[in-house]
Amino acid sequence: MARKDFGQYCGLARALELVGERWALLIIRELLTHPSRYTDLLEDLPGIPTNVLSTRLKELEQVGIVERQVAPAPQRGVLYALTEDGQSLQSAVLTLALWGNSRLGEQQASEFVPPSSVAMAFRATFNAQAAEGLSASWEIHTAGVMLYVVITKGQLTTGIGPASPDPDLVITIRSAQMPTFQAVLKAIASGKVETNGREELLGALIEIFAPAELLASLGR
Amino acid sequence: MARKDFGQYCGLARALELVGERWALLIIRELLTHPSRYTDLLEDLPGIPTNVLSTRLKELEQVGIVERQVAPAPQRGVLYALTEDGQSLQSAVLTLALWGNSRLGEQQASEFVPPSSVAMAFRATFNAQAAEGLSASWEIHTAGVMLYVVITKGQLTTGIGPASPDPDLVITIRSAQMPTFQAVLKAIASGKVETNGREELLGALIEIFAPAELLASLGR
DNA sequence: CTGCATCCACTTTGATACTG
DNA sequence: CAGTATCAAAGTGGATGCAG
Repeated sequence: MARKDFGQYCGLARALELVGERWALLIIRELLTHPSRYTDLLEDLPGIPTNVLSTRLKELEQVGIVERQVAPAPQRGVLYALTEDGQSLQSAVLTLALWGNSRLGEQQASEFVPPSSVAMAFRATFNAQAAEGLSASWEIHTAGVMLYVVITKGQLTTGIGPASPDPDLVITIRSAQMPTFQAVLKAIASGKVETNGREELLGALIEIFAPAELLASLGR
Repeated sequence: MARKDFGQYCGLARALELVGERWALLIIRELLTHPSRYTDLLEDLPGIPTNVLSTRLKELEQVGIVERQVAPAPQRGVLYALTEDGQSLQSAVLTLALWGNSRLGEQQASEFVPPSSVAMAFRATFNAQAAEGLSASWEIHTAGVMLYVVITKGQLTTGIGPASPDPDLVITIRSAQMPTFQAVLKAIASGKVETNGREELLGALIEIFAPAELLASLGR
């Protein structure tokens, strides 16, 4: 373990010692959007070796970032989730992702869009002012995954999975591949979606989440 | 290089591919506070192997984060500096450092405080409101290093090195080891410093940079 | 002196196979 | 489902050498 240490009394160095290893922050991104079991993480992070996942989870658990939970009745098995300390990494993850977004370039054929990155984008672009006082919930179905966006009195929660309780509006986007966040908003803005529920809530998503550039590119 | 790729079209993954390798963000932290030559970096990042530094600098240069410059007349040699893209990593570095600060714990005897982390702390805690319209400059001398803090019409620039032009106030803190940012502010607040210049600017530093908790711990 | 390149021991990672 | 075991390949750390 001494090899990992930088020997610096510095927040950045300490952060890198704790979550700077390969795959660590991607695991944390997954857990920020949904508690996962071991095999979920293997699926969501294709390419991660099983032993590395196993090692990272142990390390992250040891330093109090990740928690093992025994899953409740219906599922059973082990669930990994973030502790409060782990959750507090969210702003750092969002800031790094924001920088990385500007250097994404064109999507390669070999690259897939992680659903959790779309959920994170909802958090990053949330316009709290536009949502002030609002309570509403959406469920977005696309490429075989489900994403929930719930706003309760202006507070956002979003992640992978079904909305609970029942969402006010279900939005279905037909797509074989997972679309990017931008593509999702574009589909919504251009009406290329199927809806089920309170359709008047469709436009609200755009108002609340579309960044200025995107609005411009949509001609609004 | 294919090994480094995560195969994800995601800002976080891309960021980690570009600056996620060992030592990379620490190099960037150094360059955020002062352009450096190769040997400066070796000194400022004790423990980094020469070949790793060399490799990182090449990689970071190749992806447009770092620039090689031929140093001007007096010094000669090669200077490494951040490009604009590199500078834009600052918010990510600050956010990560902020999280890491909360997990620093007690300083170990084997740990040193990197001067650049103190400069970064000045940026992180800068209270723009308190500095609105102000123009003033400080130079802090301690443990053999010099730190400048310059505010021009409310805009902060800070880093390692002398202030130019001449600072309004020079503050000397006697200390063998580099003190932490908190220790610097504490020394200033408690008057355990020597000054040279416009002494009335001493208190302003506290008003502008002390975070609320620190003010509380100082009994203000 | 600066700015690396080279060499070697060691560690981490990736890929695959296998087990309770 | 939730990991271990194994092994090759790549990366890292430490020391040294060397040209400009």
